[in-house]
Amino acid sequence: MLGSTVMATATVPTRRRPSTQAERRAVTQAALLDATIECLVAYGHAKTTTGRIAELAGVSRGAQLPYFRSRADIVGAAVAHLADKRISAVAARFEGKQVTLEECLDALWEEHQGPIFAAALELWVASRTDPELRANLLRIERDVAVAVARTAESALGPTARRAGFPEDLIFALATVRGLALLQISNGGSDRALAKDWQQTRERLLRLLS
Amino acid sequence: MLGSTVMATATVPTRRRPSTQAERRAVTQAALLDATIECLVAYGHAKTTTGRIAELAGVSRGAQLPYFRSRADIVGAAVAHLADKRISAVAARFEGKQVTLEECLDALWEEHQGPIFAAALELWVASRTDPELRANLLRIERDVAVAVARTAESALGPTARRAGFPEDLIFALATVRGLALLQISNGGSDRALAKDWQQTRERLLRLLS
DNA sequence: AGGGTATCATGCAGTTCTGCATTTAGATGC
DNA sequence: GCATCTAAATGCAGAACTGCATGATACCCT
Repeated sequence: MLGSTVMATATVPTRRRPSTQAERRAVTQAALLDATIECLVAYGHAKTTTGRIAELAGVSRGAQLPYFRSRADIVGAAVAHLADKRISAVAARFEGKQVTLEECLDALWEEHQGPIFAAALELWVASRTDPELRANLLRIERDVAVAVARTAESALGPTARRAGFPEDLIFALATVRGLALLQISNGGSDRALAKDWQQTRERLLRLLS
Repeated sequence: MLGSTVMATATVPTRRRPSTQAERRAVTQAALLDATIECLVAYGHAKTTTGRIAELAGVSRGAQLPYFRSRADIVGAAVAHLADKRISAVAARFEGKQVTLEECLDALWEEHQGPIFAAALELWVASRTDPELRANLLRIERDVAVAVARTAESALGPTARRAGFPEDLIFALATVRGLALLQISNGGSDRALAKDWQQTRERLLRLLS
């Protein structure tokens, strides 16, 4: 995903200073991708327009042309960018350390409260009626699923090696996402939502442990 | 719910003459609302445009003006129309009869496989970034939730009177919706999906009974 | 330092959608 | 049967988005 060196020939890249042209590229590109995700969260996929992305990224409309030649292009790149964020977010939570099942569930829930889930939800739903986006997504979701499973396994240790754990993970993931979705459709106060999660977590624990 | 008496015959010009003017109104209006939901399912909320709705309904662009003066108007009306469909679909499944918990879960799952869930999902996600639609939805989702709870209570009988059943219902609903969402984001074959549901149902039964 | 090139900014057709005004067809009541 | 009102179809201006052309600026290499 890093900018491939677009230099004319295979000259040895004599890295002189870190603030080079390549870095300019990387900064602009990253700003555009971040702005795309921000836009998905704030306005939804439908109103994630190229102009709005450029505005949020702080660059001009035409600056994205060299990087992404169409709207589908930048959204497609944002899918991968978001997947990176999701995997990193999960990995950063339990960095090599062992956690209890309870902590793991709470972490899963918290991850589904923030903007990352909102952006992913926008992409999932949009992909339902957008074959090109859907093909992109399916490939990347698989990677995310693998990374999540691997992280859970490493964080939970022996608990994750129990028979039927992969299916339990799918189950818990579905429940958490469904509850996050219910939160959107049913609204409700933060207090009511916390209570819902409290009781859902209790049931998940009862089932999984 | 008297819709779909005379479906749009856009290709064949042998349109039956409705006898009275009131019937003309009702037919046109119902066709527009059904077309809106159809459009949500087929193209998504973003591409649910007034022109496409009219085309699917088999009426002209200007015909919807007397009924719905804006796009937000017709989508808002479709929210209520869809809620009617959802409540009717649930009620029609167990019409006064008693069912087992297993049958109830299967019915819940099947309801989340069809177009009604897809349309509702489009509206939920769109409402996340559309305050006006959101206000509409929150009011109506409450009615749907009440109707679903009431139907479950009447169909399950004493099982539904157990302490903690309302929370269990929320839990099961969240899991089913989450799995339906996973189906969209993860793709997968019908066989894999059926297996996922098989195992999810097993866990839900273990928990709820 | 200077030519050459990559990066960025501005502006312009083409398309689509929306909302409405205007015109045509159909139904109601005498 | 005919005038009158309602419903439906057509056409039009405004706005927004997309993709790209062209011009300006910053950077790299010799």
